[in-house]
Parts: sequence; structure tokens; C-alpha cells
Amino acid sequence: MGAPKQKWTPDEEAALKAGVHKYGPGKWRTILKDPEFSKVLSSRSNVDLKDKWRNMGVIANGWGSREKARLALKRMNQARKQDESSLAVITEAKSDEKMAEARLATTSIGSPQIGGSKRSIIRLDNLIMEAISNLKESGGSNKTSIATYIEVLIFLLSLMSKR
Amino acid sequence: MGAPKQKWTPDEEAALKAGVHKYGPGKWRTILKDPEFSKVLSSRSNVDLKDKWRNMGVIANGWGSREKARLALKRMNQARKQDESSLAVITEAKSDEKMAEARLATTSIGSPQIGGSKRSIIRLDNLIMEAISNLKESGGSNKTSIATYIEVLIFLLSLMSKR
DNA sequence: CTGTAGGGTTAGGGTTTA
DNA sequence: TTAAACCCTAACCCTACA
Repeated sequence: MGAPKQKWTPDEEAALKAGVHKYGPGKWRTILKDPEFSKVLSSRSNVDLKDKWRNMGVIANGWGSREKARLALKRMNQARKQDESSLAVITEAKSDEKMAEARLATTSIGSPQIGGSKRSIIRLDNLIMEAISNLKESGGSNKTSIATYIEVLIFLLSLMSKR
Repeated sequence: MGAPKQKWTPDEEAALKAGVHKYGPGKWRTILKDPEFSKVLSSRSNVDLKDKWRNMGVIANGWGSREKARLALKRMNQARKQDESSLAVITEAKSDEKMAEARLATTSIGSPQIGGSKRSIIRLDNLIMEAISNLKESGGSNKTSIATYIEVLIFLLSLMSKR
């Protein structure tokens, strides 16, 4: 009902880290005022920064383990969905059950070229994130090799997402 | 392992509904504290209330689009025929019970219409195609589904690179 | 009044159980 | 296999106190 949760994007997390590195933890308002970060973090409050930093603190470990890859995938999943944005939220809010039905019924992810209305992109995004989600649960005998490829994909995705 | 399941009684459901009517949804702790409901709901937590309200909502509203998308993808995966050499995307899914008919159509990732850094796309393509190739050879009970998901992921990457 | 620290609560994805 | 119940935790809220 209130504002939907605003999940942190990789860009925002990076800005926060950079800010803490520059001013130290606890200087949330200072970080927000810095022109270097104010753009990216414009939708965040000083308290938001504090809370996010607290959440990130639990993750101090390195990358490489399969478990870490799984978690990374999970976080990325959320990040991408959020990144695809405000429009997603808007359409979700607007759509009554019938619209939701219609969207699914006409699920046509056009060719990459023209058709890419924002809406179809969002739809694609959701579908694919679901796919990734399913993949990580699909189990199977060669989990290790799968995880390896997923790690590669995660890395590539993060690269691409930086525009 | 967990606590034995405790099914909701009609009294509890009624109290929950009354509580939401009085304070609005999202005020779970407040509802619990209200002497009017605290007796009936004494064995429930605020999170329990939230979860129950969600379950009741699903019944009232029908399935959400997200859940439908997830199922559709699952079915698509099962119904899909393996197509060895091509990249594929979902192109169509007829409504309702025919989600199983969702099919895949081939497309090229290096399509000229895709702007942005074409070179990186190609490299990405090679990298991932190699991954898929290895994956398919490695054997495994659900390699087909894995390949499908990765293929869809590739398409997502091409879309992202365009922005 | 402004900002931070820290405990508390909610939202929503995920998992388990019947 | 599905749906209700339950779990995990990021995101957000509340309050004390500098």
C-alpha cells in the first residue's frame, strides 16, 4: 500500500561503498551531499544508507564458492528486477486481474529490433528472472558445472548492466 | 523439523479480518496488541498474520501474474523440443491452459538492429555458446532445461546491451 | 531541529509440510 | 502436485539521545 520496497541497485551499492571509503561509516548525510554520489543515491535517505550498510556488513566473505554464487544470483535477480524499474511498479499497480491476464495471454516477446516497448522488456525481464530462479532449484547431477556457467553469466550480466 | 503445522481456525481468520478492517493491512503487530484480538490470535505472530492475509488474498484475487509466469515457464520447459543449434526465445504463449504450447523460435543474437557494442556481444555470444556446448555434453537429467534457460538469458543480455 | 545508532516491524521471495 | 503454513532477511520504521 505504501511505497513498494525499493531494492538497491548495484550502482547504488557501489556508490554507498565508495562513499564509506571516502568519509568512513556513519557519515551518511555527508555521503549524500557529495556531488559524486548524490545523483545515484538521490532516492535514498541517510537512514537508508545506514540500514543498507548494516545489511551489507553481513556479507564480508569472498566470491567463488557455489553457495556464494547462488546468493549472488539471488541478489542479482532482485537487483535486475528493480532496475527494470519504476514502470514495472506502475504497471503492476495499475493492472487489475484482467490486465495481468491479458499480459500473459499475449506474451509475445517480439524480435529484438523494433518491438521493444518498455512493457515487453519488463515482461521479458520477469520471465527470465523466473527462469534463473528455477534454474538454481532445478538440481541435477552436474550442479558444479552449472554453477560455473552461472558464475560466468552473473559476471557478464553485471558488466552489461552498467550500461 | 519445524513446528508442527498449525492450521488457522475460523475464529482466527475472523479475528484477522476484523483486525485488518480496524487498522488496515500491514498493521500486524498493532492488530496483535489489540485486546480485542489478542486472545484469539495469541498463538500467532505478526508474521503469521501477514502470511495468512497473503494466502487469503490469493484465494480472493486469483493467481498473480507472477505465479502464472513461473508456471508457464515451467510448462514451456517441459513441452519444449530440443533444438540443438539455435539460440531461442519465447515467442508466443496462448492464454490459459495452453501455456504448455509456449514454443520457441530461433533468432540470431547478432542481429544488426541491436546497437551498442556489437563486438562485446559477439564475444559474449562465443563465450556462452561454448558454455552451452559443454553443458550439453556433460550430461545430466535436465540439461535441456538448463540450455533453455541459458538461451533465454542470452537474449536478455542482447536486449540489455542495446540500452 | 538535525543526524545517527540500534532495536523492531513489514514485505515479499523462498521453503516445507500435509 | 498443489496450497497453506512457515522461514529468511532486505528494506523500512520508531525512538532515544547526542
